Amino acid sequence: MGGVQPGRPTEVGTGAVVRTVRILVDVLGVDREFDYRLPDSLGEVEVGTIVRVPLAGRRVRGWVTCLDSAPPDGVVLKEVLGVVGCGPAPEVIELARWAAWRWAGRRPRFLRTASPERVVRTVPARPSQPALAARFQGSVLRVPPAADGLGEVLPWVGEWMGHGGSVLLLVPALERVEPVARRLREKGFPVAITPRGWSEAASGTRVVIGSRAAAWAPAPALSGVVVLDAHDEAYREERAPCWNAVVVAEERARRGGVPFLAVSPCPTVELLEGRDLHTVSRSEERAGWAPLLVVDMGRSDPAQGLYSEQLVRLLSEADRRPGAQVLCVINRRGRSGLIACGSCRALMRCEGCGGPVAEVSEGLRCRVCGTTRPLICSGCGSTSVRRLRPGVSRVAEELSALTGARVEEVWGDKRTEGGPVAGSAVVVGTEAVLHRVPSAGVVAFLDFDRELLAARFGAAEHALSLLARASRVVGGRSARGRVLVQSRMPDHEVISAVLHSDPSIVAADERARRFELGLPPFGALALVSGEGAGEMLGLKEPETGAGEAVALAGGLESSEIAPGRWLVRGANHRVLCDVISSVRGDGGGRLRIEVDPVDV
DNA sequence: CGGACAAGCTGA
DNA sequence: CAGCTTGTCCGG
Repeated sequence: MGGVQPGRPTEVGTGAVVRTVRILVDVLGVDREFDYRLPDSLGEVEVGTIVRVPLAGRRVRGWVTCLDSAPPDGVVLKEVLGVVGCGPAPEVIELARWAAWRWAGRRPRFLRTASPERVVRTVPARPSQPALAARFQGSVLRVPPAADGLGEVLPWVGEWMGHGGSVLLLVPALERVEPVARRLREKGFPVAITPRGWSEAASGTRVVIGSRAAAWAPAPALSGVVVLDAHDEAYREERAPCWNAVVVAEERARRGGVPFLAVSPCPTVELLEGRDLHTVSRSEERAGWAPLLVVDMGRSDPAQGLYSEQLVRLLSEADRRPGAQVLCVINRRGRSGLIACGSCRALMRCEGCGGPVAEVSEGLRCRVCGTTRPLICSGCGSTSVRRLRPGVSRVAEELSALTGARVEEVWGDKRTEGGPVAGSAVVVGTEAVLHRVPSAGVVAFLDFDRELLAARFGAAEHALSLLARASRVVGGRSARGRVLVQSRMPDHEVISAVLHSDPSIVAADERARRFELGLPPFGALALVSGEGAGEMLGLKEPETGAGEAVALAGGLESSEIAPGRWLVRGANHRVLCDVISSVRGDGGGRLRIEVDPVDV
């Protein structure tokens, strides 16, 4: 029929106004908007309101992105079926559009994160725009590692809250939301905790606290953004699209024209570049770093393996002195994920070829020939399993034998509710142990070279962050805590940075290295893989030698780092993401794009 | 994403 | 050519 004029509501014969709204449907992998008629009976909607609409015979949710939209001619509009509830504010809808460009993702993924978990019917009166004289300014505050820096940012938060708007405050882990909220309440700040307190956050004039997803939380009349421990990798979403909450939070501040503050004891080059650096006094900073005991493993008896004299002495002391718990950090090494029978302890193997098996949803899958079988021990018929962690388990056994101490194991997915870990003199685990155990007398890194030499982007910065974390766990110099590091590289910049309580040593080296190679923040990277990746990038197989950089359109260059895996580099995200978003459409389906990849 | 439909493969 | 799999397109 096409009776609707572009751009504004249209009078129909009876004089009734036909309202047309544009809806971004909540179907992952679609990222398309459709126009619908909005029946008068449904009342008012806003940009961001969550509605239910028919789409291809289904009833799906969607977000209103445009009021009084102009549908193309010749399409018969369906009606919005109902209003579900409140959704993200218009500026967050726009932010999702930007994020979809920035990380080559789709808007529904981001808008789900930005929407309330449970239906929110109404939100108490939103405040008007605060009278503020703020403007965007990206800053970094380097704090001593022994505390989380909240104390240092309170003056900032206090000033911003004085403008009467909202302040966004991000912490890296969900467990830290409550304690931070409590401390802010004690200081008299009104707070809202996300994701639970979505509607409180939406009602404004609060400090809105949350972890990664809170970068998308409602914050009406935003007047400032803070990210605590901004170096923490937990801010990066691991599943595609791999967005980063620090980057989203800053973009939000930029769009809102308000200040952004990243707080960290060990700011990364990417945080530091182009931002003001604020520091505390040298003596305060020094007090926060734990004294480092460096054991040069290159000069110790090779027969001792991972266990130096100094370490064994520390552990034996700990076992005799209650309260001086030692955390031993060892990264998982060797092949991970071997499975043994929980009853007879025999290694579970493939019945066909005898190869090791991995646990999958259907049971056990052979790592060699790929055949799958039910999860039953072929020796004793038991269905219980024991997952072997070669690193942690063996080290725990050996340490226990060496020192006679009771040794507890901790790893990422093992639940440790207070009890056993708190009671053990020695706890062994992967780096997750540093997040599980709130405080200890000593932290020992058994094989720190594994961190220093890790084949990953920013290995040195990550290694430094582990020492910062360890310093916090032992309470820094002032709490007489100690951190022991076993390494064959005792002169490494990361170790000297901690010995001098000066994290800028690592940042300066890292910055020079990145600058030299044109790596972020002096360039932007994306990893493109999957079928048709080379095709998408306009690369013909013969002309590209493996590992050789090839010039692409838009000033990009790419190299095939593995069969079917292309690393694409651009001068900055603007050029990189522009090219990616323009070629993505015609490149066909099955390809994976990871902007800002961590593993080379 | 998930349904509709079209284009290919197989078997009798 | 039915019956099935695989691929491509499209939704208001």
